[in-house]
Amino acid sequence: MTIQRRRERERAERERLIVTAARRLAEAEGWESVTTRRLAAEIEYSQPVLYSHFRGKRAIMAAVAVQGCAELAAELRAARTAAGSPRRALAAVGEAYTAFARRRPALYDAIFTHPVDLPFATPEAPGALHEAFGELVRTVEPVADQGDEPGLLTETYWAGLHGLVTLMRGGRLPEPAHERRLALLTSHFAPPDRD
Amino acid sequence: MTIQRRRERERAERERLIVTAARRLAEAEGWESVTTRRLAAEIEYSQPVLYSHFRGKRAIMAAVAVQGCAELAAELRAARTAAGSPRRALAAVGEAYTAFARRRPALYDAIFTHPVDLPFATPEAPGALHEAFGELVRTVEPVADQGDEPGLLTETYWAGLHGLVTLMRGGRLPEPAHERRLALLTSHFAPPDRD
DNA sequence: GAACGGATTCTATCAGTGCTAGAAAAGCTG
DNA sequence: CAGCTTTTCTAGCACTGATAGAATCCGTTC
Repeated sequence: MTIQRRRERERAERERLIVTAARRLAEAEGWESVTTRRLAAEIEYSQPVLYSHFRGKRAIMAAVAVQGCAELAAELRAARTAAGSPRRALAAVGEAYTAFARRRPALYDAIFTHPVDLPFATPEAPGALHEAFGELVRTVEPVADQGDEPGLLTETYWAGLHGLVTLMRGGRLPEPAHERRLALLTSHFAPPDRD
Repeated sequence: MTIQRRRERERAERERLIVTAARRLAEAEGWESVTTRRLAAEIEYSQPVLYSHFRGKRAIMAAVAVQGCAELAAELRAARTAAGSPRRALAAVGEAYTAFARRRPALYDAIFTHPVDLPFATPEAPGALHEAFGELVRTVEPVADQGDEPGLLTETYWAGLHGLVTLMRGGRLPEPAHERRLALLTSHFAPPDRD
């Protein structure tokens, strides 16, 4: 029995190793450099070992995505709770969101752009996803107009953030004006405080 | 001399053939099915011929993107000019944009999401790109507040549309509520007409 | 009409990808 | 120590984008 336990522990340990290595490689050189061979070399096992842990490369990316999403949620929460007013919270969360995307592009892509087999807008979605979206909802809800559904409004604001980030990263929007575009987006979802 | 001409004409003809085939294949089966071999078979030439026309696969995608962008521009223009008021024009263009993205996902991806070597926010960008963005500017400008820079505001609204479309296509947003999210986005950039 | 020469297009191949079958090794049990 | 199960590895598949060098075509000249 205790031997079984040890093996399970070692397996779990190695699985974490895989996810960590994948993430590090992706953040350092981009997902196109995360090949199964590279990854196997990195963890000092042979290639097929990966497939005894994950169904395929996408599943590994999904695991990294969930990990990253938890961090994103934490950063959003920190930004939201530190802000002094609903309107400022919206601005702060927008900043935090886009800053995360720019600081950790590979992580962001795994979560939000790469085709990855994760359930999203369903109850079966991983907790980290619910948490991150929940943070957005808690931020948007206070600035919602009467009659607006908070969930839908959140999705719409989120889409704005996501669009800004991805268009910028794809070279479709120039980086320098990012802050001003973000401010425009925020001010159209919550008029500025007057003080 | 006239022989030279004919050969150039044939070359140009074949280049169009390549772009057309790439586009058809992408629209029918997605870009992951557009391999150089498939494409070569489709045009009934050998693989290396592609490289005598384009530097690589990305360049082919870029050519398709430019073609698609011209169509998008035309559809946006039609939507804008048919609308009765600035506010309605914004809604109509938003509809047209997202409808295009959903109807021609492969085309949309080539233009706006795939990493493709096209200059974007610079004067050297292809005319079709300027045209499409120009349509957006002409739509957003009339609903801009005093003091807002139309270009930046357009980019921000555009980001909203792009975010809605890409999150939906990636399975991150449920499709059914699309119209309502789009309406929310539009109404936050231009308050509804009262009539 | 036939041989030449230059451009064009092909075959064959490279290095790399995700993934897997079956051989080899390792480790627990009697 | 022998036998068996589980784990891990080697080797390979079918594919990718891209390219070098041989073969072919085609207009020109003798």
